[in-house]
Amino acid sequence: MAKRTEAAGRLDDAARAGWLYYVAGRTQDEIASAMGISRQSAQRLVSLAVAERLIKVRLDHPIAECLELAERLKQRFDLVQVDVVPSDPGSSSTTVGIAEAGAAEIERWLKKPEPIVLAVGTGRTLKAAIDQLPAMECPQHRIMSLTGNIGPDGSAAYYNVIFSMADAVKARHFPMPLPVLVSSAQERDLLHQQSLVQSTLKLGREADVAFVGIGELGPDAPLCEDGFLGRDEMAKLMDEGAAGEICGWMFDRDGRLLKGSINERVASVPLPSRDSTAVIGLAKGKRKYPAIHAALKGRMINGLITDEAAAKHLLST
Amino acid sequence: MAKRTEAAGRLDDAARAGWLYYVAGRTQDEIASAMGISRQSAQRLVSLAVAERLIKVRLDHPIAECLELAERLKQRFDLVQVDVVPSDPGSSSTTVGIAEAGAAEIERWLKKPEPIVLAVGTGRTLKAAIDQLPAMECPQHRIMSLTGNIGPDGSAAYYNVIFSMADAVKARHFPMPLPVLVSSAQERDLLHQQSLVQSTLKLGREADVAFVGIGELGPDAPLCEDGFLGRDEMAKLMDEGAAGEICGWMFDRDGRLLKGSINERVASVPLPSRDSTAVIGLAKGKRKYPAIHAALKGRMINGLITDEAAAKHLLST
DNA sequence: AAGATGGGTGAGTAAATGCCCGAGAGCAAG
DNA sequence: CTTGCTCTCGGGCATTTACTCACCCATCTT
Repeated sequence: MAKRTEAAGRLDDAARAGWLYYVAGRTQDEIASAMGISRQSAQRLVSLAVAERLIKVRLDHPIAECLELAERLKQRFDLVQVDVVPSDPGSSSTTVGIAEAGAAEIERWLKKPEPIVLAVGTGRTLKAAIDQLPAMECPQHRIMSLTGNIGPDGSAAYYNVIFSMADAVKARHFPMPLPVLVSSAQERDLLHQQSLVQSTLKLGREADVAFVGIGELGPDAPLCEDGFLGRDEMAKLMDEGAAGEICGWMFDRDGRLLKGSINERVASVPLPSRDSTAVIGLAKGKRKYPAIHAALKGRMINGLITDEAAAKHLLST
Repeated sequence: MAKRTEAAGRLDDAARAGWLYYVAGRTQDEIASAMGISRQSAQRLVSLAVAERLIKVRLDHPIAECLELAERLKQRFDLVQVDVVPSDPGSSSTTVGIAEAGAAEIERWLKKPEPIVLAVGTGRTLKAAIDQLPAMECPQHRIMSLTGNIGPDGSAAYYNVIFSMADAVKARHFPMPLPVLVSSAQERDLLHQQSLVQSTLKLGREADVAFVGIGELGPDAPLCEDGFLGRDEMAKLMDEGAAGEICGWMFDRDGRLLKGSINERVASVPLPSRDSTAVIGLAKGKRKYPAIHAALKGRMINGLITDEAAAKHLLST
């Protein structure tokens, strides 16, 4: 109890220091003397504010080249919404940049006064985007999870997105209290009969917008790393021509859902249709190129948030 | 035309550099080599991006608004120190929040190793702030009272602040062994001749910082409640245009000391000058808005500790 | 009670950043 | 072609920031 108050006080100080540093443009020395602490402490508070994501930076300028790439992607793949962020050549992160851009796009939707249903998938990229969301008050909207949020070991899944999102934006939320993969098609159908799941499934069909990560497949794919899929199953999938997945739905290099196979056992909500819903994929990174390309080719998504390098690659194919 | 494209290209580069710096977190050296320019050029682009407001930083924490308000108050009323604490809409207390903030500010001053002279006024708000002070050892400082600490009935005044403060922080203290109001200007002058009082008056002129409450006037004002001022005198004051008081000094709505009237009989130390002393007022609460505004307008104080609601009101006038 | 543990602090220092200034390119007028 | 002007660039340097290290103190463990 006392501990929490203490920690909150420290975060308060961190926020103060961060504000003085980034917004007011003071030096850490000035902050230190203003707050009556040593310069080192001020520095620590500033970096704490950054680490705790109290400080959010956004670039508010259309970079011509990114805009052009976005426009061409839109034309080429018949998309309604494309965001291309600059690439950072030196970084191998798969989230830096598109997380911020994704958060900005999500925020745009959430700012609408009329109630919407916003669907989210899961994955590291999406989680990073959610972490960039500012605190908001959106009681008018409903957000729902397209994928189960129970991990392979029964725990809440690592990159469970919907709870952190609901927490940040204060909207009603509808998780999928299921694993991502179940043991058989029969089990899935049975589980989907549950009334809780039924209402979430229904909501999925009503979604106005869906944000999904695009996952690559392969022996090093997150799905394997996190234990959702055995290496043998992954190998089998690859043999069947799988090129990527969205919310657990496996598709081949032309973006067609694989018949049978793992997909029989995916407990996720069916991807909303492009016709009624804005389905926006987030992905960047070389390893994901085939998956992104397939998803676009198969028209599984009609919106994309990616980076320059990926955009260039997609246009060059 | 060519010029505009050129300038736009430069902004593009600035945006790119700013993005790499703030979002991707690279150093200017890395940006420079990534973009094939010198580090200095990269630095220029980054600072251009900031100057052109391409980079938007925001603080995602409840106190962000308070800091923003504080900054605006500083600008608007030419103050050196402003602290805005969150308002508690449910509470009508006139001290909750600013007492803690006031104590924190006092503590900052007392922590200085070099000796200072700290002046205090009186009042419920200041008393509440003092009560929040931790025990300290400050033999190097001197604290003095700006106002008399003898009540209208000859007893020690209720909200006498200096003794409890001296008790808490173990500093040498210089009270004003006088009533707040005496019977005439002559009597005041006579009392001020006393050597004890003389030394306190002298100390007042040397004060490095003064903490004062800002009092509202009116039939229900504390000054009446506590019997310092009769209702008839208060009514007369109001007729003369009095809007508030600090340490007993009455001022009108423009923050000008009233000539004659009660002020002739105020035995307090003259308020230290803004030029040499940080004069920090503490006040919040709807009833005090006119008084605070007047004190700011008349430049009687150059520091303020208040709450969000009052800050907003002051900025809206 | 003694010792481990974890978070926080200040000193010191290396790295990164901001800024001034002289050099050189480009350009218009003479 | 020269002169004078502006503009931008990069070198050098002072300031500011990040990081490491030793240390302190409260809490927890054995």
